[in-house]
Amino acid sequence: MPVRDRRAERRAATRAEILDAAWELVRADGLAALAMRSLGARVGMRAQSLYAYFPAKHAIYDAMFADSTRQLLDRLTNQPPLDDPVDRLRRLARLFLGFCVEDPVRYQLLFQRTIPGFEPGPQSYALAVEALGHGRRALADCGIAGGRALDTFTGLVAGLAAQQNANEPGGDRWVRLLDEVMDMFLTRYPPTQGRQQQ
Amino acid sequence: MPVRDRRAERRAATRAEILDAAWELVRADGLAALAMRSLGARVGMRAQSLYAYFPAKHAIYDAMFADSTRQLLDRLTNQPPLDDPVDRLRRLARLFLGFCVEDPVRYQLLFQRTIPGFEPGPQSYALAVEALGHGRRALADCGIAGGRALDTFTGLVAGLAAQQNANEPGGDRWVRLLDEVMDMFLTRYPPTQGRQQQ
DNA sequence: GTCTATATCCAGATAGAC
DNA sequence: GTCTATCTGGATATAGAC
Repeated sequence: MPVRDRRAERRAATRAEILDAAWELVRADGLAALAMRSLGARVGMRAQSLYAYFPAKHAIYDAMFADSTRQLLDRLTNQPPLDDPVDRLRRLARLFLGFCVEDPVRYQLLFQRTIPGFEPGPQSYALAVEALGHGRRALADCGIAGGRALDTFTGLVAGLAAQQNANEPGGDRWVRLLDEVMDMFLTRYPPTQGRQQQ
Repeated sequence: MPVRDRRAERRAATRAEILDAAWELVRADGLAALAMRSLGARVGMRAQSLYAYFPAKHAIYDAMFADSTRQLLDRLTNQPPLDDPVDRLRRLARLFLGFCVEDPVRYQLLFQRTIPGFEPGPQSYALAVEALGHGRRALADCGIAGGRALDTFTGLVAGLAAQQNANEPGGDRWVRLLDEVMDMFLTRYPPTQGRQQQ
């Protein structure tokens, strides 16, 4: 039997094409405005034919959620090594904030629960937990321990993202405050490892 | 002619009743899940009859938005006087954060733009601008000037609200970090008026 | 296997009778 | 003011062509 499954390949390609089209629609009209009819139209299908690829509309959201989390994890993982843990922490914060603000709709899907009835599936959720682990480890590498420090760190960084996306999507009015906010954080939670240790 | 317009009074009462019912529904099922049919049913009407009181569903959202902003303004205004401006700033932050987390759905309506096609009307928006003015004045009273300080302040406080509502609605995991975050802020932007001046 | 055609059900919204 | 009737359109399921 043949090694390649051409049928499965074509199917996967079509699925990917549908997801791409979904992202385009959602960026243009808003996350909640995704409609099976227009999605089908964009890939040259009737709405009903989409159900051959996704069992329901929520399954499309779920696939988009998983895609996004994988993008974030890839970005967190594929970084050149950096010796100083405080530099790594600052880079992580910049990376995460950049990821959040470069696509407000993706941010809404990942971090705000605004689609009625949509909850990411367990495997999607596991990816999100893994992303949070990167933050925990980056703090631990700096010698900053404790859940309180982690909550404060996530609160500050995600807070800038929330303000930026809510009040000036696409801009940098809050993004450019990041260095200063990180200074505040590191003054309050002084690292015991790395360059800025006291 | 009579001084009281009983017709207008009854109409206003019905409008208020509809809005109350809308809040109940929205708190139970989510902001985006508000449906004219169920809203009508809850006040003993058919969905179509609601259009005698609100020209469209968005008009209901808009009235809810205006209601919420008025609640916030009332709360900001009706505070006992406090001599120290830094105390006033801290109280303002506590007040605002409490307002945001005590009703996550109201928070979503006011501060996240997640309903496709909904924008608050100009008079609703003006109320929101007025609320921001309270923050600006509270900072100015402390001798903390500049838009950068205001953006940082709002970013920090609203950031805690965003994290709290997104990750643990109804809880206090991020709310209880407020004092600490305010300490960070006041260390970075030292007040020149009031108790904590340096 | 994947498409088209069709049907059901639930939205928001409008027209017009009373 | 509230109703009935009706329109448009979206999600979803199924039957059947090929």
